Amino acid sequence: MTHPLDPVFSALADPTRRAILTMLLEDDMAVTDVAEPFQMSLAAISKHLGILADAGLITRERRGRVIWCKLEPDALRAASVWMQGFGQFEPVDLDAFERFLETELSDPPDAGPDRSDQSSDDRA
Amino acid sequence: MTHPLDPVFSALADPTRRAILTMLLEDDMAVTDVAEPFQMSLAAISKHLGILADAGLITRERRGRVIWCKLEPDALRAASVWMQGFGQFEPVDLDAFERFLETELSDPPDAGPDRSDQSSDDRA
DNA sequence: TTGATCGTCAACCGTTTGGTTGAATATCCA
DNA sequence: TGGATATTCAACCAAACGGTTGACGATCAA
Repeated sequence: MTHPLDPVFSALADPTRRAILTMLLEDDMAVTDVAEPFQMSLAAISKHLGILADAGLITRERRGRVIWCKLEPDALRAASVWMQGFGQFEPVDLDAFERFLETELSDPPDAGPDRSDQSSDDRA
Repeated sequence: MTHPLDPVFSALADPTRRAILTMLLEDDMAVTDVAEPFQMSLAAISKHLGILADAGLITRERRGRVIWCKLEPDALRAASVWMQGFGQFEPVDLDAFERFLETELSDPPDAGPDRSDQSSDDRA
């Protein structure tokens, strides 16, 4: 892992971690709340968050008992810039954008948050 | 590896593979020529090329004894667009984003990249 | 202080990854 | 035909990955 881009792409390669980033896009979240929609242990989510943090994609800040996770888009932008180097494609392409949405919804049953209803959830 | 973006980011996570993509950005290359600058076996490079091909990032075409590797930027674009979603922080409204998602899903999109314009070869 | 909650750590486990080597296949050339 | 070149295949290996469980340190609330 010599190149600084390695841990970023490596972190993005996991659908759980991408789902977490998507959730954090909406708002900062506590670790427990991040873990809630997933069918895996809190420890597993904690590891995923560690990987995301090591890649610089998120930061974590303790406030009392709770650790808040915050998206850090700068690392993402660095990777994005690398890919733009290959781009004969423009940054904001609506067609590609809808393809993105389409693929996001085709998430497998237990690999991502079920965004249809998230009751019993109160943050902040 | 259920999500179509998984193999793409996974392929990009390796510096050798990113280097190969960069080389192919310049021109199509034979497998042996791809392998030449690396300090690993030809078989290892062949595996890397297989991974890149499975991710849709390159295609390979046999011409005589030689297999030519060609960059396919469309898969890269899909990943790039996913990341662009995070770059758009300010103007992006998550609710509108999800509404957009719903409407786009009810409208079957024409199924993605199919650019098979193979010009006749020249180099031998 | 006691007890519940939040999150990580440590050890473990099966699978995947990234490399090796040697044999196999396919094609060109003489 | 036979030999050289181009590439993959198969078996193997150590290391990393993604998950589990149980114990642990912190913090809040009573």
